Amino acid sequence: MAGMSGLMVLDLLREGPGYGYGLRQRICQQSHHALQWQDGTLYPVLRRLEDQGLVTSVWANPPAGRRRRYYRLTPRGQRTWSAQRQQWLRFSGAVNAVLASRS
Amino acid sequence: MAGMSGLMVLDLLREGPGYGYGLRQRICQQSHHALQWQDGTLYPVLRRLEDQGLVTSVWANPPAGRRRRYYRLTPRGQRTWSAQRQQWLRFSGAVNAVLASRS
DNA sequence: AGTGGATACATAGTAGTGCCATGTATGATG
DNA sequence: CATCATACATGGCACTACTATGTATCCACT
Repeated sequence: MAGMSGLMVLDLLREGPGYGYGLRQRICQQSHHALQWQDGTLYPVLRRLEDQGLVTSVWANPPAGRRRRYYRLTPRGQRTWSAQRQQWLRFSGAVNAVLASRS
Repeated sequence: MAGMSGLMVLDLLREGPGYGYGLRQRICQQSHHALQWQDGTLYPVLRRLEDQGLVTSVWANPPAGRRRRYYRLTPRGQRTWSAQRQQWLRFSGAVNAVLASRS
């Protein structure tokens, strides 16, 4: 059941490349502020995903503005996303089934 | 987001006292075999819950049959169950909201 | 010019959880 | 009497979430 942060990050990256700070904000927004990660929370996750070959990253050096490290989903990340998503749906469904057994 | 096993055990114990082996089977059944814990998985959970004062346990020495350790919910366990349940609903809802943002 | 706040990335360390392997013992069934 | 299901227990590993901490840059305002 582990790796929820990873799954959500993979999911966000399906839309296209993204960088740490932005991903964190999008998760906060899309969860309607139910998930409020600290600043430092996300980077270990991204590091882990890259170590596992699920994402790749490149530095972006824009002419103006802060430099950012953009992460992109790999084909393997795609497959992992699909598997973990299904796993999450099954797991959360199972938990809800247990909880629902007692109204 | 941690403590899912604990929450489910607390939930089962709301119906009344229960013992390890039986709880494990009920979780397996009520989750429609999606959650299949190993034999040894549950006892550390029960131990932890007891350390935290959420359950109490007594040995049952029946005239016939195996002896069992029955666990019972404490008032504090009640409150914790309520809080963790709500937390789970919020969390799983938030995750689903994030995942649903990309169909 | 300078102060503060938001942006942006990074690492180290800790505590907690889930899970497996392993061990022990008893009751039931054939 | 052998085998299987029942039943409890412990130790340990691996992994994850989270926090604290650090560094640096950009922007807005005064």
